[in-house]
Amino acid sequence: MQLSERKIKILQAIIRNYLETGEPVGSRTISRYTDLNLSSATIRNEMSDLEEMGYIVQPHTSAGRIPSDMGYRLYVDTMMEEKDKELEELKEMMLEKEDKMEHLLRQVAKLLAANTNYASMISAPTIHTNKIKFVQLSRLDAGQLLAVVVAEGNIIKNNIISVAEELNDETLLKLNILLNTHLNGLALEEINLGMISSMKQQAGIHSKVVGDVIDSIALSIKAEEDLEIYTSGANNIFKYPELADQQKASEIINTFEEKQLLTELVQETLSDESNTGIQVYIGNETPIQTMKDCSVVTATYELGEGMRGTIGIIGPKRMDYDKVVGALKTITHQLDDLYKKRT
Amino acid sequence: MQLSERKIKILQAIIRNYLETGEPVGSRTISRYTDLNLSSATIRNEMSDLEEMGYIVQPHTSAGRIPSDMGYRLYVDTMMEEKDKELEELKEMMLEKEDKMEHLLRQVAKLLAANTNYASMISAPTIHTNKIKFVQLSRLDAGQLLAVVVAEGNIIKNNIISVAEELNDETLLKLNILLNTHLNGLALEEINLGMISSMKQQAGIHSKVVGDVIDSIALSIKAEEDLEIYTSGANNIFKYPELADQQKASEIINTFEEKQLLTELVQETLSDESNTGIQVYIGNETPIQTMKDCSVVTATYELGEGMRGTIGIIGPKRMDYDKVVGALKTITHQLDDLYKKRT
DNA sequence: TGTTAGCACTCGCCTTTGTGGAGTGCTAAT
DNA sequence: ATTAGCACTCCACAAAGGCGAGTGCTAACA
Repeated sequence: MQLSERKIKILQAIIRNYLETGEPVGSRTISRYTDLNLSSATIRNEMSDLEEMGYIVQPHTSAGRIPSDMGYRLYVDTMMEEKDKELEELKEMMLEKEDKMEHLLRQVAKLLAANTNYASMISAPTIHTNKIKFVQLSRLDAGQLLAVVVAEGNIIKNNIISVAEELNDETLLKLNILLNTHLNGLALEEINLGMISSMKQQAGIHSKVVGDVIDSIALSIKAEEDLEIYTSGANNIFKYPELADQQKASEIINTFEEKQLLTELVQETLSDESNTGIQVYIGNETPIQTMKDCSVVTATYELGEGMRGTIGIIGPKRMDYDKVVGALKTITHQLDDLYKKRT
Repeated sequence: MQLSERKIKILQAIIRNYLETGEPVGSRTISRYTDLNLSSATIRNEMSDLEEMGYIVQPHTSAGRIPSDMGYRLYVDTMMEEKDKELEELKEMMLEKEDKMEHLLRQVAKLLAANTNYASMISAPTIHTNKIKFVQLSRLDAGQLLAVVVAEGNIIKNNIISVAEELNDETLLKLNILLNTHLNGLALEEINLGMISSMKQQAGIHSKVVGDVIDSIALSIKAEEDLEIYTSGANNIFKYPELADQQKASEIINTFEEKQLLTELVQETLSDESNTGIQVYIGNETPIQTMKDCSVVTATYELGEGMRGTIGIIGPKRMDYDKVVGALKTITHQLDDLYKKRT
C-alpha cells in the first residue's frame, strides 16, 4: 500500500494531537482537527490502513490510535517543522561563567532541562585528541610532587606523585624542560612507550626516580579518561504519566545517577557522523536499554579542534521533537560561538 | 502518665516490627512477638495509653499502630541497640583509589547506598580553614596565566587568569616568591584585604598588572567555596512504598539533583557539635523541608585538622537506625584511619 | 487491681458488578 | 469514494458487598 498525501496528513494530525494530550486519538477528533473536511468514518478507514502499515497502534480494541515507534520515526524524518526557540537569553548566562568548564556544562544542562521540561545530560568534551599546551612539575614537600598538565582549550589536570627520593631544584628544572620540549603540542593519545623511554634516556643519570616520575605523569595523562557527564531535570520525567510509574521512573533515575550507563550514549553519538549532528532515538532504537520507553535526542557540539562532546535530551516518546531539536541546535551553535570568542 | 518498663518494651516491639514490615502493627502481633506473655487485650490497653502519650498513632480507626515522630525519637535516643556492620570490605576499596579525593567520595557514597539500601550523600571537606601549602603562577601563553594553589590535605585549585599585558619571566619569578612567602601556611579564610594590599605594595613597579593578578588569585581562592556534594542511591527510595508515590519521589529526587538544597543539611550538621558527631533527624525535624517524610541521619567526618565533611543517609522514617548509625560510624572511623595512613 | 476472654463494631482493601462513553468495524446508501 | 448509521467492544469509574484485621469496651477472673 502507498502512503497517500491524505494518509500522511492524517498521521501527522494524529501524532501532533497525541504529542499534546498524551491520550489515544480517535477518528472523530481528527475529522474536525484537520482541514480535510472528511467524516470520521473516512478517517477510520484511513486509520485502519495506517495501522495495517504499522504507523499507528491501538492500545486496545475500541480505543483511539497512538503512533508507533515507526510512526514517530516517519514524523521526525519527514514531517517535522522546526520551531524557532527563544533560547537567546542563555547566551549571556553562559558567557558570564565562561571560566570554568564544569560550571558551564552544568549550566547548559540545567538550562536545557528547564526550557524543555525533559531530562538533559551533557558530556564534557573528550580531550584525548587534544594537544598538550603546558606541563609543569613542582615540589610540594619532601615526598610529593605536583604535576600540572594543561591541554588545548585550557583543560587542566592535576596529579600528585609520591616519590621515594627527593629531587633537587636543578633536577626538577631539567625535568620540566625535558617534559615540555617532548610533550608540547602532542595530542594526548600520541604519547606512547617509545617516547617515554626516549625521555627517560635523556633524563640520564637520575634514571631511577626520574623514570618513575615520567611514568606516572604519562600514566595520569592517559589514564584519567574520566567520564564527566552532567545531568539535570531527571525529575521532569514525573511530568509524563507514561514514564512516572515506579518501575520505569526508578530505572530512568538510576541510569541518570549511574552516569556510567550514559557513556554508551555518548560513544554512540560521537561515532556517528552521518548528518547534521543531531540524532533521534525513538523507543527501542536507543542504545541504552533502560530507556526503551523514552525518546532520546542527542547532539554533538564542538569546541574547536577535536574537542567534541555530547548533549542529550531524554523524554517521553511523545516529546516535542520540533522544539527539542531547535533547542539543541541553538545550544550547539552558541557553544560554537563561545569557543570562537574565547580564543 | 509514666512510661512503665512494660510500655517501653511494647513500644520497642511495635517500632521493631514496623521497621521490618512497614505495616501498622496490631495488638495480637505484639502479644506473640514479645516474650512478655500478655494477651492482646492487655497490649491493647497499653497501646491505648501509648497513643494518648503520643508515641504511636493510628493511621485510621481499627488499624494497627505506627510509631509517631516522637516514638521514633524515643527509640533513637534510648532504645537503639547498635548492630555491628560488616563494612570492612570497604577499607581496601577505599585505599585503592586514595589519590583522588573526588573518586574516594563518590566511592563512599555508592558504598553506603548499596549497603544500606537508602539514599546517601557526602560533602567534600570544607577547606576554608585549611592552610595553603603551595602557590604557583605559570605562563600558559601570551595573555593567560595559570595559578595553582595547593592546600593542606593536597586539595588543589586551578585558575586561569587573563592578563592584558604580558609578564616577563623575571616578574613571574618574583611574583611567585612573593606569593609563597606571604600566603604559605595561611588559612584560606585568613586572607584579607590588608594582606593583599601589602603584597601589591611590595610587588612595586608593575603594580598595575601585578595588582590585578594578585587580586584575581585572592578572589579565586576565597570565592570558589564550591559546594561539592556527591550523592548515590537516590533510586533506593522507590523501595519504600511510603516514599515512592510521584509527588514525594519527585521532590526527593529533585532535592538530590539540586545539590544546592543539600548544603543546608551540611551546614546544619557541621555547626552542631553536641554529641558523637552523628545526628538523626526524624520527619519534620529535618532542616530540608522537602524531606519531611523521610528520616535523615548525618555524620561528620574529619580528615585531619579543620577538614570536616558531612555524610548523610536519607531514607524512610522507618529506616533501620541501628544499622545506619553503625555504618556511619564505621565509615567515619575508616576515613579517619585513611587520613592517618596518608600523612 | 491487673489481666484476660469475648463480642460488637469500624474501616480499609479487594472483588464483583454495572453503567457510560469513546471509539471501532461493518454495511448500506449516496 | 464518501458517508451515515448501528451494533459491538472495552476501558474507566463508581457503587456495593464481603473479608479480615484490629480496636474498644465490658464482664469475669485470679
